[in-house]
Amino acid sequence: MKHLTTLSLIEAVAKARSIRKAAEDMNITSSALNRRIQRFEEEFGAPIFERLPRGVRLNPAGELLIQHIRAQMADLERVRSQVADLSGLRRGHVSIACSQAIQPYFMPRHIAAYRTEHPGVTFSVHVRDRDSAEDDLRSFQSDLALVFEPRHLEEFDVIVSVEQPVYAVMAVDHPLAKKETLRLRDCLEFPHVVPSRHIGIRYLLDLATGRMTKKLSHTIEADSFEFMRHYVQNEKAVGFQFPIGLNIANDTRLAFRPLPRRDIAFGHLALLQAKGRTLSVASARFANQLALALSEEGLGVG
Amino acid sequence: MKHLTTLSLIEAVAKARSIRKAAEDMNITSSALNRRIQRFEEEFGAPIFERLPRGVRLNPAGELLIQHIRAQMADLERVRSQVADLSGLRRGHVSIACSQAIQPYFMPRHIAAYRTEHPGVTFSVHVRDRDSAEDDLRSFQSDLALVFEPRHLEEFDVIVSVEQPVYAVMAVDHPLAKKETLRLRDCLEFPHVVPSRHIGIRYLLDLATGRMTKKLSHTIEADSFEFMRHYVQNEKAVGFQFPIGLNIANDTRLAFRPLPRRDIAFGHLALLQAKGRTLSVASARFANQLALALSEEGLGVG
DNA sequence: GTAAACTGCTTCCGAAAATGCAGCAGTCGA
DNA sequence: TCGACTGCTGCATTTTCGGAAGCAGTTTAC
Repeated sequence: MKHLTTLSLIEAVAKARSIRKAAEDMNITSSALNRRIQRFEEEFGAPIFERLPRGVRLNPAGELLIQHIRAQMADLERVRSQVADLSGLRRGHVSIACSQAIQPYFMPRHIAAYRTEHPGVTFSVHVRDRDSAEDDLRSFQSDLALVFEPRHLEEFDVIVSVEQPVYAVMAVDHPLAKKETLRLRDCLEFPHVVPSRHIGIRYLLDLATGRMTKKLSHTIEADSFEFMRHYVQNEKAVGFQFPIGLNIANDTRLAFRPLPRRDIAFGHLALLQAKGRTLSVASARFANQLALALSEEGLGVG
Repeated sequence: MKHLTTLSLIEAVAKARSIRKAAEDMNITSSALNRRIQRFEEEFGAPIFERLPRGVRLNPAGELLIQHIRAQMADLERVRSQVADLSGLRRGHVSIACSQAIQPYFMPRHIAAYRTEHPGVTFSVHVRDRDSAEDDLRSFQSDLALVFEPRHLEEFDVIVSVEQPVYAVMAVDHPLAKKETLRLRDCLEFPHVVPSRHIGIRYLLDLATGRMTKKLSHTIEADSFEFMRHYVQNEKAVGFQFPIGLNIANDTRLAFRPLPRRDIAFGHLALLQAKGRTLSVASARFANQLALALSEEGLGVG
């Protein structure tokens, strides 16, 4: 929108940390961009960028402003979505950040389901660890976040929150697969695939093993559950994952065993949005659908 | 600010309900204003005004938009106030809507106290009944509202809420002034000054007398407590007011007696702000001061 | 050490956009 | 029917904005 050009230019400069680079990105000359910023700072009453030898950087006033700019843009999008909604046509865009576990089965299924009802709605899905997902919400890059073990719950509005046990994952012919119920220490007897730091399930593993004599062996560390799923079919190793990230009912090559709560805490899966923000119609509806599905699946098998 | 001109023009048109009138108010020609609006509607993707024979009116999309516009402007003000704050100088503006009872003693005292510490801060005080005070908050015309018996508490953030008993107010030589404790029905035996509808205390009186055989006599109805205070000195009548609106300690011409809770409910005095909004530094600080004072004075004698 | 490669910023000039003026068609009330 | 109001539209003018080129300063590379 026209009246937001200066604001989006400022955002581009903040991101590029350079007026010239941002000018290229936005397809104008650096001189024009430079003057726009000077004009804005003048009528704003204070500089918003620090001028450094190698470029520019937001000063504290700029940090405050950029937050306002992002909020303003996101809110205008919300208004447009509501207007489109009341004129009958259901269109819009939903941007969601989610943990890795959500992305193979849960998210595709629900996006597809939603789109059969509202084909005009587009989606962007960002796989993020819990920290970057929260950053996405704060900067309005994502409307929603569905993450395990969020860190700063108080900074966001929690739409819904459910618990899931940690499952041990192994090949069907793995020795442990013979046992009906597994303990965490059983798993640690075998080689195991440990998720990287920043991944929610790793946090739970560290907590659980912190008070055990038997420790995690970090021989195989991976930031991809995809990798883990395939690895345990090659070596006789054990992996860990939440049921929502597994295809328990249909997977014939892998065995799955829930670990008891007294061994390792259940994972908290929360659907979040930026605090106090009004979501666009499409995002709000999709959030509802997810919330419903989550509270039904609950602890379930996924 | 430059990038908000179109938006404030739209707001002016919405308020004036006429493009030509708004153009005069904003010191441009109607043709220029007309084209600005057409251009905006085009890039917005939908008309925001209904064209009527006698002018224009916001359509539903426009209603959504104008709310966004007002929120943006208020939020930009907040940013500027925070920026001014971090550059050291404490300036800013506080706009507050309050019930009539607040305005003679409580509000002047606290504004004066605040301004001795922050002389750069300016104030605007709007005396409003509870409904219009809420409208003011919704349309961002006031940052804060301090009102008795607010109607739609759930639409706002309640910063603090205290209770106050209703006092009977009469001349010192009034027969009832001889009694140490008064009941509501005692007061109704005498002529009494009834506040107009829309005034919080009237709502409590109606509630209280609803279940009594003795009813209110509407011979003297006034929307001004100032009037009431003076009237009860002329005729031997009784008035009603909350202690916060009285100068109990120093007033030698009037007698004051609290009415018991079982006769008439205590008044709820609430300090409100628009839901989810971040107040400017000055407003937030002033709200803190009020909240502190209110929770200390509490039920007190004012 | 010096040259190249960056940076933000400024000047000049032409193009684009916004404005004001005058006038159009339509509606309403006296 | 007439005047007063409404929103809207060409046209000429003014204002603003953007692009090209160049300046001064700092960092990096050889």
